[in-house]
Amino acid sequence: MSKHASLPGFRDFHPEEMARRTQIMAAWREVARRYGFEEYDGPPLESLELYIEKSGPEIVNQLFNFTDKGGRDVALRPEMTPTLVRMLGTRIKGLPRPVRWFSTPQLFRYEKQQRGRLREHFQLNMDIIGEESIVADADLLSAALEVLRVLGLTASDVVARVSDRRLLHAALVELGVSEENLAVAYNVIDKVERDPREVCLERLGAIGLDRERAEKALGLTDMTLEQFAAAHPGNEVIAKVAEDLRVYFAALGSLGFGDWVTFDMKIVRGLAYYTGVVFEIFDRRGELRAICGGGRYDKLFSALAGVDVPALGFGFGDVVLGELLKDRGLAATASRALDAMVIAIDDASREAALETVAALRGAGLAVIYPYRAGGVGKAMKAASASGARDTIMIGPDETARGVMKVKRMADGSEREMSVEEYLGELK
RNA sequence: GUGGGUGUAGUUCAGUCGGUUAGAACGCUGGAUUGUGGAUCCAGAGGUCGAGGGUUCGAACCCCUCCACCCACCCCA
Repeated sequence: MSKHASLPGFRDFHPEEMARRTQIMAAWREVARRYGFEEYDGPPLESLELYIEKSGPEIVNQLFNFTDKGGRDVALRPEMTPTLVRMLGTRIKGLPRPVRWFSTPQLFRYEKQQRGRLREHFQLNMDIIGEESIVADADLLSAALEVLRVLGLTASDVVARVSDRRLLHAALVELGVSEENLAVAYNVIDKVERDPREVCLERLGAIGLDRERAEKALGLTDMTLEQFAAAHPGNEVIAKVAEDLRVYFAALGSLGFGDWVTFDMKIVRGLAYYTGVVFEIFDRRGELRAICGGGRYDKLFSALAGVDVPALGFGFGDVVLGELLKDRGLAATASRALDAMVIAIDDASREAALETVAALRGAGLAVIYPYRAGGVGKAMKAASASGARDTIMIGPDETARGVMKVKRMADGSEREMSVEEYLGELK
């Protein structure tokens, strides 16, 4: 045990954990590439003001912040969106739209840690800026789901629950909720699965909904899209959004994710700035926190950068996803893939063995060899433990004939061949 | 930040009523095996019993404080 443990909520990545991190990062990148997104990044340390401006002064409680030696109030970035808005805000006008950018930043938050929730994590951010079509919303969610599919998960493992802020807003307004009470109503709907029904009704009562209307509001949360639309005849906003969502779900079906998505009014998301589609992806067993969440935030650029462009995006963290992969036996464990271990049978063969190692490495193979002389049995044991595909033995007999003995560890078969023949066979 | 639970070897755990030198399995190292791995057998290393203080003739065990992790809140970028 080291004298210095890692800080709470911060991770050491031993090879096993690093393999999983690399696996996740590779899936993120592959999907971002296939979906035509460009990569960007910003500084991990930003001015505290950047986050206060977007989220309000309460956010400071959840930030890793301090005053630097120049007297500046700074914070480790807790999210990527403010950085994205800054970077794009001044340039969006000169770029062909829509802009599709992704990043995989390490983000920080000062919070008590729990499973799936640390003080540091990596997060895939994918954003589409300058596009108002609902099809973009569908494409974005399909990208998040594609990541899960690439990693071996299926529609029976995970589900994306989708709602739309405009629907909830319109329905609550129709029930008589005033603008200043909307946040409370959103919060009640968001927690309807966790809080007892009576508590929900009480909270709705506190913002002026009588029993009948409160019951009605809670009743919305279990409706399908069509039930919801049918329950609000004559409401033009709801009719329009419902039509949008039909297009949205149809697009997801065509993109191959029909079984992965479901309409669910209970999805609200905490952030105030969402203006349209919102979604969260969960494991179907409900054992973990949300895997990924996002939505449309059409007003954020105008509020923060003074540029009126629609935008949508999601954040997809590595922690919950890693837990899910482990639980389903899909997590990568191999931290390296060795092609061969080369064993010198005796001291006289050492030189030839090292030359062979150099030749193989030079040809691009991953090769190791025992540093200390010892019995062949011991070397073989080490080769087996190393996970190398082949063990290559070089002794007086082989050297005399200009060959090496190659043993395929998986089946134990042995063959003699030259370095050239070996390399040629692997092509 | 609030409340509850749990802390013993690298890992998973046992440890009786407070009683001598804290154990097991797996893993690791060495050997059986000086031209052939996985199995088996033998041996070995590895512990501030989370930390500090207290009670006691004596504490892994009881008490207090702190720390860490887990769970639920708060919050969720």
